[in-house]
Amino acid sequence: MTLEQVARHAGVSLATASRVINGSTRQVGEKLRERVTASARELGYLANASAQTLARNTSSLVGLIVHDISDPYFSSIAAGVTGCAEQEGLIVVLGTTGRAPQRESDLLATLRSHRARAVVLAGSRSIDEESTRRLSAEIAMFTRQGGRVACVTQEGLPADTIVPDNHNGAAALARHLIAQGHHRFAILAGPTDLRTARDRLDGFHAALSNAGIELAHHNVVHGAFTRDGGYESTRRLLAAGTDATCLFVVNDVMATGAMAALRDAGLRIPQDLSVAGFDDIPTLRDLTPALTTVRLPLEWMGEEAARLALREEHAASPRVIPVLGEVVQRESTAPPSQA
Amino acid sequence: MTLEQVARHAGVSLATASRVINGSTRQVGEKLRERVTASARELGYLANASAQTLARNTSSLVGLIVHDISDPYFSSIAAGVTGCAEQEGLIVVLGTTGRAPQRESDLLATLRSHRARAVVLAGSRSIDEESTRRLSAEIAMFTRQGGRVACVTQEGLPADTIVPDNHNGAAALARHLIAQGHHRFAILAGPTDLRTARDRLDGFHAALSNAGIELAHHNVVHGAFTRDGGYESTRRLLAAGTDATCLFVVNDVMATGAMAALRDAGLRIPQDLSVAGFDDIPTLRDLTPALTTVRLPLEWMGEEAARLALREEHAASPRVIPVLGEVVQRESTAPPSQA
DNA sequence: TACCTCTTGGAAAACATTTTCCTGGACGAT
DNA sequence: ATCGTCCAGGAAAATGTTTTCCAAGAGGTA
Repeated sequence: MTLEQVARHAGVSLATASRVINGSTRQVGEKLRERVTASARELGYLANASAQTLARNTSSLVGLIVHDISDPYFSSIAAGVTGCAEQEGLIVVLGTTGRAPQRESDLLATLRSHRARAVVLAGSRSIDEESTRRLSAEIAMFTRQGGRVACVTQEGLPADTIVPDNHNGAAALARHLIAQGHHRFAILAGPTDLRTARDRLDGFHAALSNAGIELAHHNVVHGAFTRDGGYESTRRLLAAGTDATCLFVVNDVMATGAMAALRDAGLRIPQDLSVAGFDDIPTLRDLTPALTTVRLPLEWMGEEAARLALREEHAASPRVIPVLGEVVQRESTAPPSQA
Repeated sequence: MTLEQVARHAGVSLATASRVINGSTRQVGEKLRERVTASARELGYLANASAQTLARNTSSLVGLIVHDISDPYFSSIAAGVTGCAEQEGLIVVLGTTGRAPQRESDLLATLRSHRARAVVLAGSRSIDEESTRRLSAEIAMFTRQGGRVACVTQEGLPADTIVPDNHNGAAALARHLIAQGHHRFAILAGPTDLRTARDRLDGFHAALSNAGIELAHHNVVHGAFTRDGGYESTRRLLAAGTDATCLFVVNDVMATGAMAALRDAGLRIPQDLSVAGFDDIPTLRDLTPALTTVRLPLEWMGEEAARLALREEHAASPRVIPVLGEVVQRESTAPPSQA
């Protein structure tokens, strides 16, 4: 089972066997090469990955860090990352943070201790200074050790990043909805300390201001970035009473919860209230009514992040790949009824 | 950065440093222990995981093999597995097969070469003899090498298994639907060579027979085990014409596609046709109408499989943990209209 | 033929740990 | 006091590769 046994069985040295099995820069003569491969097959040799990692000081592991793998947003990205990694013959290790900022740097340290070749950090980052600093430091150590890091959505870290244009996407959506005839809006704005949520809120808000539309304070509700957060935020919005004809929810997962809450409250979508989301997660197209949203190419973003970390040459300074969102009009938004 | 440097810095031997950092069976005196921990912290020491794996001949990796991580069925199970693994301080490596039976044994070999401590095989197994034999052999080598294997759904392999009672679950669903007044059924039966799909079909069929209900051959349609497979199967069913008042789809992901196809064809659910699925994936509750199904505790199944592979003592012979499915009545099924 | 270069093979160092085995001292019992 | 037992600490072997360095032979050129 060890390479030494293979070498002995083939009657060659350990060095030669090693060169044959993984093909180094050095050549090995035809005869010996065949003897070695034959012996390896015959003995059912399987290389010891940890020994290789130790000797080479780099492994075939690629890290993927997400908040919650059962969230369709992250599982779409994960599908992209695994697809790309497996093409390269690498294996992906999946870390989940449960949205604890601390976990992110801890996982990165673990991956460093495993000599992971690269890591993809997905998931929107908290605005918290302290955890960002820790994370940046950890990324620096990871790259110094030879690893590569790519982020999805986490602008501002010392690594290549895929950045959806949240601000302009939300603004475009706002303009679309205004063109549809809406001028009284409510917003489920997600957590206050999440960069992504804030950018989408700001973009939407800016477009409204541009069109001369004021947004009443009580029409902006903050809450968790999850389905249940969306449900609960909606209940609060309705309890406070709202005059809006259109509800913008800063991500689709929350919007799904919002729709459930509206349905439970007996409101019809879009007749009583239009609803729009952001992301275009795959499960969306099966909701009724189908949700108007801003499409992000999630799986592609995962792939691209992995490609960035694996294939591309290491750039001197962090690159930023912007991704545009495209407004997708579906049945959940319609011109406001002439009440 | 190496343990030797830490040892030198603390003025102790390598052995002592090792014993302090990871706590072996041996004791280390108070004074030395403190010197070592202080040095480690001061130097920012991080253990080299591959060296540890090599020396210990076991790693902190847990494998998880699924067909497609963006499928909610698998991502729910994955959430359970990662949850349990991370509790134990282990990290999970995610392998996706894309439903190629060959990939499954290849991934298992890779995990063996990494000295993974355990692996969870999720995903229904093909009926194919050859690939099952290969997989069994690979599992045997994995366990012989000290690793543990647990399966979800893959009965018949030499490993502990979580087995949903597909047969009786489907039968219970059939009885429920019959009690609701249906007696003309159609079935989207999934792939012919998938054990899970076949068991559910058989169970449903058996309950119908028991009730004296015949199932016309043209009312059973086979197709891919995916959303699009469900969509396409439904189109074929409708194209052929059906007199059924109730459609049973062997899994929820397919059922989601089926509902879309029915909607596109202008059929109302449940007025024109009742629809029922199987699994109870989380996205289901947001469909309209919400889908009647057989609930499986997916996340729990993942957790339990991981627990089986990590915590339990190794049993002499493979254990089988049966999981009962519970019929969940929602709005997608109703008594047939008196046409 | 002598010298130089190039190629192929092997011996051994290097990688960073864990663990076995040995040594010396402390302590308790006879 | 002597022996035996236990315990903390260290030296070194062991884990399975890769890779550097050396040697020997082949082939080409002066």
